[in-house]
Amino acid sequence: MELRALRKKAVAWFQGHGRDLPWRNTSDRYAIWLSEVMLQQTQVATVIPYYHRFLERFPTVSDLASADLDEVYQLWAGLGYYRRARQLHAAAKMVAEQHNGTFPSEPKDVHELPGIGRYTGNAVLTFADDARLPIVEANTQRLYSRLLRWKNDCSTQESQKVLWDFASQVLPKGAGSGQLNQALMEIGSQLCLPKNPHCLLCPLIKLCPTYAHGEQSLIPSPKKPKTYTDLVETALIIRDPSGQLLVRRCSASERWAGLWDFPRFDTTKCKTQSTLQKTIAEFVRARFGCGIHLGKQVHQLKHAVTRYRITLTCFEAELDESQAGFSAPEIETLWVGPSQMSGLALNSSAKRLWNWLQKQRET
DNA sequence: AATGCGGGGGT
DNA sequence: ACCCCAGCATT
Repeated sequence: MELRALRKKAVAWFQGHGRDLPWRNTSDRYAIWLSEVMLQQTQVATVIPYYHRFLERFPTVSDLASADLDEVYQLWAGLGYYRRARQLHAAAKMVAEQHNGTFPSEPKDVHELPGIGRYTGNAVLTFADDARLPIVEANTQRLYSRLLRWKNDCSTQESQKVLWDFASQVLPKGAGSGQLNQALMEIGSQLCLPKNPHCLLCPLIKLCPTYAHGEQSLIPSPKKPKTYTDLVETALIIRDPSGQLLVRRCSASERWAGLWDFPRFDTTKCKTQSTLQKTIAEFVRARFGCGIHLGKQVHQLKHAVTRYRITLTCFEAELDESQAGFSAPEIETLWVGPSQMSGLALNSSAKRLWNWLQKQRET
């Protein structure tokens, strides 16, 4: 492979066609770190507004380190993979304590921070400091596998070694690794698409054996299709006499750890209406230590969480104060009025449900 | 090597 | 109704 030509063509194309993204206008390692974490498994268009809001509230690592995790969650709510927010916050505290509030510049130090793996750590340092470090993520993995005409499953150890080795070899000896890495990612994301790649626009077309053999649909090798599980879940809008709603914080061992949700549980196995009602009553008693009068179903929405497709059925209910005296809830709960709800970090489906309720209230 | 972890954009 | 995405940590 003619790496010198590859570098030159990639960078020339990038200078003419690269997108102007917010995190490309800074060399602040903290800002770039934030963008990289937000961009993990999340598309650029989704990230941009979150990135601006977050940096406005927490302009420096120290601002983030001294914040409450709840506020970090609030700014993250809707982005998904909330572990990222937790680890970002924990890492910011480490940076504040161990590195004097400056995001480290040594790869060894960077990779000790939680939530920072091989890609993210190298990306921050190569983009911010032009460090001569390789990167492989979704876009470059696709591009490199095609440039190498690598037909095996990219997830195996052998494949990963091949791809990371290429990512190292492609770097220039002198300066310019950061820009080259950006350029190759951009080509991967804008031209070297999974399906119907824009080969005729690609500056690397003459270097690409996959194009020469017409094997774009074979490389990278298709991943095995995911299997989804359908679930039916029930959410409860429980009101007390003053009109406040019951919400609960998701525990560390479940989805949306640390975020708030309406009382919710799996009712996939409830085949009849009476089974459902009994299950709901038992659930509320066991988990929230109170009794309710179950009202009618008011809404239903569908959403997806990792490998689950969820139909969420929502019932209204009133707190039954005559059924007092049950044991205290085992999880953190809160009765909140409508004005307080916006200050809670709700997961996306809970937020959708709450928005729907608000809209109903208006009309 | 496989799995859990969210949510939304694009087609 | 799919497929995919600037991954990481755990098992």
